[in-house]
Amino acid sequence: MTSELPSTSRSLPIALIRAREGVMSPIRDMLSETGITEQQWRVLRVLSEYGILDAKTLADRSSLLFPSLTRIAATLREKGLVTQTRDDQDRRRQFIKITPEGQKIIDDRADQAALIVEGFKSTLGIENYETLLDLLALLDPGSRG
Amino acid sequence: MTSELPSTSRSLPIALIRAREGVMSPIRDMLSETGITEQQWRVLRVLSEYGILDAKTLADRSSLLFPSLTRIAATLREKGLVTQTRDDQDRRRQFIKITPEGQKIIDDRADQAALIVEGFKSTLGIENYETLLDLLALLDPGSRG
DNA sequence: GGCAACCTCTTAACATGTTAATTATTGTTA
DNA sequence: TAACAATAATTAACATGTTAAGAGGTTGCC
Repeated sequence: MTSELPSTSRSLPIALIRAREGVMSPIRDMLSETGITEQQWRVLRVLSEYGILDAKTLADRSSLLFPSLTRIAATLREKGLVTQTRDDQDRRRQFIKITPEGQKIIDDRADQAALIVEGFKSTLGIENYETLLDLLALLDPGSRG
Repeated sequence: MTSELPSTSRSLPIALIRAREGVMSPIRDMLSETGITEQQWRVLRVLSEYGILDAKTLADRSSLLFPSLTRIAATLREKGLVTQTRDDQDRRRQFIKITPEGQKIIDDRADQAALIVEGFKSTLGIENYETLLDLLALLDPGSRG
């Protein structure tokens, strides 16, 4: 028996890529003037929410691989948006903390970012929006069982 | 009025990234032995479905930006998996076609790839699966309006 | 104490994502 | 037809994704 692959127009990976592109496009537009990338924005968002975090937890909550976080943290530190400190109890580990300058980048755009989110909620309808988040969570191995 | 950003745990962009990671992980595992990447696989999938395509249409249907497609097409050509020919009517344009070797890579793994897809369908339930594809399409500017 | 196993983080190497500039070709129009 | 705009594709430059290897630091166990 030979299985048929689904048409690429109904391919889940491609649908996820296109949806992500649709969602990120206005966010990238918003960030273009700041000189920070969407990944850097994500790291700042997470730090803004949790305060100080160790690198491992930060990578996990930002959905970034460790090598990416290493580079991004270095970039953000050079821009003065985060600080990095060693853990004295376990000198392998590192803590990363957002600076007031970093927090300001988030605060200055919170309204605008919230508007973008509202736009997608109204595009889908609030009920569909929540359904979508629930279904996406089912595909995430980190939150599935 | 200061708007609150949603918790990153209910952030649509992050949810899309994590879902994509969950979906692509088994596909990447499948491809690891072939030496081709998931993007190269995607290009071959599209070519396998549509036959020969001009580069612009191929980029669009593969959800790749043109610079990425340029590099990927060169890689696939060097591997003997596609051929590239100029359009004689409009010498700016280019056609890209899958070779028998490229088609074989798709054919040899169609069953396995279909199994992976079935796995996600059963994880979500067939109804949820279709709902998810519909909702994702709503976020895609290319298929919206 | 010392060594093996493990953990955290960095670095390396290559592929892709993203934006902007550039080249080659075609279309338009004065 | 010369000048200019538009299009297709490439190239450049930088950031991230991904996998593997490497450099410190820690733990456990003999």
